[in-house]
This record gives sequence, structure tokens and C-alpha cells, in this order.
Amino acid sequence: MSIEDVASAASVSTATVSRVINNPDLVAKATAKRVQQVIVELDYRPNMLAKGLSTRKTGVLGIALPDIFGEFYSELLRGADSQARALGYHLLVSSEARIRNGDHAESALAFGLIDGLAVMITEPDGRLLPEAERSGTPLVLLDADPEGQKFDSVVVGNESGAREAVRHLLESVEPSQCCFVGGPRENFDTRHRAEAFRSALAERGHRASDEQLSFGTYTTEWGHKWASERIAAKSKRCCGVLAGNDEIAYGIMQACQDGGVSIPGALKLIGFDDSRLASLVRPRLSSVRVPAAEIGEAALRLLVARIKNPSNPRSHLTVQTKLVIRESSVGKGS
Amino acid sequence: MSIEDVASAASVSTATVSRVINNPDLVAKATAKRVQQVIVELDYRPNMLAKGLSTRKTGVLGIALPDIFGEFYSELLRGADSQARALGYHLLVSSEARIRNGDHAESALAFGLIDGLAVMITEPDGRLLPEAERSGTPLVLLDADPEGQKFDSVVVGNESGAREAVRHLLESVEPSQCCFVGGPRENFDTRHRAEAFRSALAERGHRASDEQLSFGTYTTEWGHKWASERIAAKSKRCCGVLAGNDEIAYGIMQACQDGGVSIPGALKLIGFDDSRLASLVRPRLSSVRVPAAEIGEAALRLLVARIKNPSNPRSHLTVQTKLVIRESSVGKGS
DNA sequence: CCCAAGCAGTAAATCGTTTTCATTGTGGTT
DNA sequence: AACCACAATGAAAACGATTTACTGCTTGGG
Repeated sequence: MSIEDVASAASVSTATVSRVINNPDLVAKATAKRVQQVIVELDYRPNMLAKGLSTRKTGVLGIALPDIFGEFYSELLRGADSQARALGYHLLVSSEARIRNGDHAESALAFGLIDGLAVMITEPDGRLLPEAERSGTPLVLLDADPEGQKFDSVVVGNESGAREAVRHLLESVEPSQCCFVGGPRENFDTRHRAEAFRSALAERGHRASDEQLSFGTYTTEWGHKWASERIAAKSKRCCGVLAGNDEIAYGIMQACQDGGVSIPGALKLIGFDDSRLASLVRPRLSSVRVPAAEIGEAALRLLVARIKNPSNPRSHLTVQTKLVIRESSVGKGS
Repeated sequence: MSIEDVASAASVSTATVSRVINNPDLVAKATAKRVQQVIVELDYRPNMLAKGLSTRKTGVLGIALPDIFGEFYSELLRGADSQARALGYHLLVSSEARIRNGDHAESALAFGLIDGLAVMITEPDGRLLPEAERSGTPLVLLDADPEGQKFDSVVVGNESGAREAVRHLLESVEPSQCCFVGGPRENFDTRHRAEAFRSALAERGHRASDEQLSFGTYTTEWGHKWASERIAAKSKRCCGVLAGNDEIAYGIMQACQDGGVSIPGALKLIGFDDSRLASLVRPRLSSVRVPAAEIGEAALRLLVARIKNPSNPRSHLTVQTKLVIRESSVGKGS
């Protein structure tokens, strides 16, 4: 089952067999045909390991995410998978844990096994980056701050969509009555979204008060809690909400239903992510679409571009978010 | 950066270095220590390809699914990933397309690259199975009919959960007024679930009429369509529904809300999959839980068991489904 | 003081490819 | 007829590990 068997069966040298497979032009047509035949007959498959060892290319790309759970990552992974196939690569998946503890031998780089790695870093203090740089492994960073980075990257353009969303809210709501209900304050995306919220209000000459921005977690519960409290404390008016993600939005929606606040009648609500949930819920949830699959695709494209041409200048890609208007945010003003 | 560099830096032979890494007991403590030091200093990593070529083990497991999209597959993949890590393996992911067209060189087996493969077959006519058998690659089949198969397998035990669900419905609904609203008739799971539905009714001495079972697709739309039609045609009573999955159930739920049929007042509804949706929706949806992650985990466990002991007898595992009762199915009878 | 045993360590074969370099033979030019 | 370019192939050296013999050196026992 090795190339040598094929060679002797076709009474040629291994070199010739190899050429028939990888570079058919270099061998006489007659020989090529004969060898081909033997290959089929014996059902021979080149051993990828040996091939990889020799060529220093394995045709495997790695992707490392904090988790592969939840719609966002799942979508991202799907994009990566389809793109990998399209580009003729295999995909090695890993959740970050293995990187973080990065315990030397177990590293996600799976040394020698992969031609390149797309990775979403959560702990900037890891040893992965320096290591990759040293070993020259092609790397692309997902959703990480590209400032001053020495690697290719693709990030989510939260600004555009968030801004769009706020502008849309402002069509029917006063700037002072808009709120942003985000996830964890220290989260990369949360910060960007909050910032976009602020600056969209600033465009209208309104300086957002601290009360207009709240931070919690990316869960239904947090949305529910926030909304319930607001409803209880009637003093603080709020007629337009941009939620940090759809889960939060959904929590708010439920609290409003329980509390007799009609959506979109009394409260305009916009989510973030445009998850499956958004179009299933009633009223259908307007939401800022984050094209997760595209991120995965773009990352892999960047990655193979770098592999094919290591001296390219760095690329930093931004996939744009976009408001999808449904029912929860439209209708007459407050 | 190769083992030879380490060897010469520590002034020993490559064999010794290799031993220090893989079998420290075979080398004198003093030498081992010295070599270790050099390894750390030089930050040496064994090349996995070379290692794999030599040992015929790569530490990579493959998993091939029809798609990696949707909550079920995403969960399954997550289970597989975590288990792979726990077992000390890497995970190579592929959607089936690459298998199907199985065009020789591109095969999902990635010859030599993986130590074993977990695969969900959709086309039984593929060349994958015979090929794996011939090449002796360890394989485990996911959710495929284990009858007469020559491989390990893990399947979903639809029966138990479906039966439980029907019994639960029968607590408040007459057997003749129960319906099953399934996905595609030819689907493996659909058939099993329908069968379980039938036999659970049979337990109560009721032979299900054709009208009690409907087949469509696993979509919200199909559920909505089915329910709308039933509501329009008042003649056909139906007070208890087991849906083929949560999507269908959700479609039914919406149609009922539109049509003024109260759930669970006038209609008891149970979904299948226990997806995230089920606990978000109001009324909360009772649903048969299918432990997708466990499938992935079990598959990988079976796989490495086989790798470690190729002559084991075949294992066929069934992960059991289980009814989760929430709001949509409880309350007084019709 | 000698021998067997045991331990440390080495040289070299091996895994299955690719690829360089050398070697043929063939036909075309002068 | 001599020469050259060129196409087709083969032999052998990488690639970077593991592993199997095998060689010296200690030791411990008698």
C-alpha cells in the first residue's frame, strides 16, 4: 500500500509514481497511463503524513475558538468549514482551553500538523502569539483588537450596525429616552457597541448619561431583570432600547409583556446578532445582523492568502454589521 | 529546531532525546535532566508529522457530519470537541460533502492523517464504509441503523422519549385525539418517532389512523401550515400533539395563538429535541430531550476504545431521550 | 579476580513521500 | 559524423521523528 508497491507493480521507480501523481507532465504519456492503472487497481492512497513531512504542507488549517457553543460560534465555524473545503483544506477545530493552558507539548499549534491557524484570543497574555511569531506559523486573529498587531485579523464592525440601530430608534424616540443594555462591561464587543451608541446620540447633540447605559451579562435573565426594574421605577422613562444581543432583548420583551408594556407601541426594541430567535419571536425582533459565517470565511481566506504569500502586507478585515428591521422597533412614536 | 539539534546541544544521541521525551525511565536521571534543560532552552517541539509517520498515530480524530449547522449538530460537535480534548486528541471536522463526492484523493479519511473517524452517513451507497473496512481505519457510525453493521455505532433512542411523551399526553387526552406531526417520511429519526407514537397508542388498545400521523419537513412553516389547516377544518379534533421537533412545535404554537386555540388549555403540545427555543417560548414548551452533546462524546469514547483495542467486539450505544415537561402540555383535560 | 547481568547510550534502519541530480537514449543541427 | 538539447527515468538524499540492535561500562556475587 505504499508508493513503493505501486512502483514495483508498474516496474518504474518511486520517483516516477510520485511524478505521475503530482506532476503528470513530466512523465511520458504511456508510462503515466500504465502507472495510473496500477494506482487504481491497487487503490493506492498517498500517505498524507509522509507527504506532509516531505513538502512541509499538510493541507490542514486550525481554528481555535473560546467555545464552539452557541449560535454565533456555530455559525462562524460553519463558515470556516465551508470555506476550508472550498479552498481544498481540512479543518482542525479546538476550543481555546487547550491553547490557554498551552502546556508546551499540547499546544493548539499541533506542531507541524497545521499549515496555519485562525484563533480568537481571549487572554492576551497567552504564549501563543509570541510562539507563532517565532515559529513563523501563519496566523489570523479573530475579533481581536488589530491595533499594532503583527498578524492578519478580521474583526466585527459593530459601529456601523449599532449606529444604524440608534438612528432608527431616534426616528420615533427622543435621544434622552434611548437606552443601551449591554453584556459584560469588559467585553470587547460590548465596549464597541456601547461606544457606537454614545456617539450616535452625540451626533444629535445629546450626551448620553450614565443611566442610559447598563451592563450585565449576555443572558435573557439580565434583560428581564433590567426591564422589570425599569418598569417598577416609573420615574425613569425609556422608550427605545438597543440590547447588547438578542438574548437580552428577549428578556426585556418578556418583562414588558408581563408588565403590560406594549412593544413596539410603548417601547421600541432592537437586538443584536440577528439570531434565529429574532425572527421566531412575536413581535418579531429587529436586530443588528452580525454575519458570523462571513467572519469564519474571511478568516480562512486571509489565512491561505498568507500561506501562499508569506510576505504579503498584513490585512485587517472588518465584516460589517447591518440593521434588520422587523416589528419590534417600528410604529408611531412614544 | 529538530531533534538532532537538541541531541548535539546536549551532546547525546537523538535516541536519547527521544527517550527523555517519551520514556524518561529508560535514561539515567542526570542525562535526562540535562536533556530536559536543553529542550526548554531551545524551546524544542517534536514535529508531529515525523512522529506520526514513525508511530503511525497522529493524535487526530475525524468527525464528519452532514452539516455543522443548527443546534443539534453544533451541540454534537461540542460534545465531541470536549471529549476529544479530554482524551488527548485533536479534532478534524468535515461536513459530509467531501465524503460524498469522495473523490479518491480528497477523501475525508485524509489518509494517514487521522487515527479514527466518527461519521454520520446520509447516503448508504457511499464508498466510505468499504474503504474504511479495507484500510482498517477505526470508524464509528452516528445515528445510523446498526443492524448488521460492521462498525461501532451510537444511535438516538427515540423510542423511550417518544413513548414517554405520548403517555404523558394520554393522561389528559383521548388516544384518538392525539396526533404526530413529523418531518420527512424517509428520515431515519422521523420513522422511529412515528413508530414509537404508534406503539404507545397501541399500548392503550388504540390503532392509530393515518389521519393521526402527518409528515412534512422539520420547519416552523410546516408546523404552522399543519395547525392552520386543522383549525380551519373543525371536523378533525385533535387535542394532543407530539411534534417531530421543536421547530414544528413552535409553528403549531403560533398558528394556535393566531387561531385562538389556547395552549395548553385546548391543545397539549410536546416538541422534540429540547432545543434552546423550548424554554424561551411562552408557554414554555414541553419537549423530548435529545442529548446531542452526549452523542458526540460517546462516539469519541467508542472511537478511542476501538483504536486502543482494535479487536474489541463491536459496541452499539444508544443515548436515551427523555421527556422534559414544561407548560405546553400540562393542565386539565380537553 | 572473573563472569554474568544490567544499565546508558549510540548507530542505523525505518516510516512514505518528494525532489535533486545524474543517466540514459533520441532526434535534430551543422 | 559529431555534437547538443531535451525528454524520460532512476538512484539516492532529504524530511524528523521512533526504535531495534548492539557496544561499552559498571557492579555484584562467587
